[in-house]
Amino acid sequence: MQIMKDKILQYLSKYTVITKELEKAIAESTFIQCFTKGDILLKEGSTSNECYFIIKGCIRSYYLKDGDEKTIEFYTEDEAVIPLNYDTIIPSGHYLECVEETIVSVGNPELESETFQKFPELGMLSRIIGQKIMAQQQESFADYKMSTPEERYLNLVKRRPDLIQRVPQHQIASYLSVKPESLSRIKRRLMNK
Amino acid sequence: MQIMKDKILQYLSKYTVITKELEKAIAESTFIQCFTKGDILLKEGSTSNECYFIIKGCIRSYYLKDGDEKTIEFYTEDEAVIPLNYDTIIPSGHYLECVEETIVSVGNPELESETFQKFPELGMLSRIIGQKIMAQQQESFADYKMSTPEERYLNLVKRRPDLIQRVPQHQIASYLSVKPESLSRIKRRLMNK
DNA sequence: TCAACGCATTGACTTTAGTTAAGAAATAAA
DNA sequence: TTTATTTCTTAACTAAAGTCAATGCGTTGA
Repeated sequence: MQIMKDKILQYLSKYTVITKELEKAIAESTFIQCFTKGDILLKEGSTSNECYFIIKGCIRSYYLKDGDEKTIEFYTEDEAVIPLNYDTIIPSGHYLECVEETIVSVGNPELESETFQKFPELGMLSRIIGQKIMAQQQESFADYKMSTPEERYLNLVKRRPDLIQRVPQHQIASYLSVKPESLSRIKRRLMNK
Repeated sequence: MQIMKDKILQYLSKYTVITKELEKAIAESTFIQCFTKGDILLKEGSTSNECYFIIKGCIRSYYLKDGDEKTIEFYTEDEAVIPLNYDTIIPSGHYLECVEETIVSVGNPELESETFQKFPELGMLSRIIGQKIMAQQQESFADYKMSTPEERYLNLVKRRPDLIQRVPQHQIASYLSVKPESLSRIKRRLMNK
């Protein structure tokens, strides 16, 4: 179990120096939880008071529109999943679902705010990480807008080849905003080249 | 000129209580600047050390791809424009251009950091505003992914009718990620309904 | 073992956006 | 005002995604 905590510390150490006290505080303000394939971590319409750091596995966020699922993002190992409405009273617009067996470290605002009180440097840290996530998001939005479905697929294969293996095709399709039939055709088209 | 500063304070007062001292500090750490239509505030490849609050006018951010412009966002009155690479040494990936005559309040990190020193509550404030911007961004991404170009156009007409009036059609088209010809057809299609 | 279900693929057809080119309308410049 | 230039619209054609329907292929479960 200690290995799991280490991954979080490793993640944070990319941004700041982790003291022994801070390490202890983080260990105390999070806990490990396991989910199985298909488990829903967050429902549309409900509030969320948890955020997750993925130790192992894959989490998918999606909306429902006209009865079918529109995948927003896939999160995998060593990524933080922070619901948009985290630490607010706003009901969630999206779902969080485990694509496979998933082990996460769970954080919540009550425990966090204590830690934040004791370690003001974490405030700066969360701002920096937030900025970085925001920049990545904006970039991937720009990438998305500038690409055709075919280019988006090629891009995904290149940047996250693991997803192609571990995620059902129709979820990949909804992530690329095409119908499963179209994704099949895109793949066939690329084979004949 | 005092009226302009007031708009910033009004914006900030949505998030925190503005004391007299804070008001004074903000007034001292920003200045007003005017631009005319077509002026470039930030070039691709250059670093940015300014952020803007729009008093009046409209600013467009865009990338260049294959020679033509891809509009990322339009910013108008009472909105903050914070370049992605603000306060970093990272060269900008996008341009900022004035769509029309625009009056902004300019902030920069040197002046700001002094203010931040004196008023630690501004740190929290910037985190909250950052989170809000992030949430909006993620939501508009989701909206975008879930919609057809036609739906995106209708959505824009509904949510930001002013843009349709003040921004050239081909820039609107690039914002919706369609060619100008397609936007023309979409409009015609909608007329005949 | 075999039936049922979900998932991926394929085909025929429809719809819509991209492309190219031409012309109309609006704006800016001489 | 008149000329240029940019912007918008229209048309004909091509390419690609959506839709509907059928088939095949694994996995699950009775």
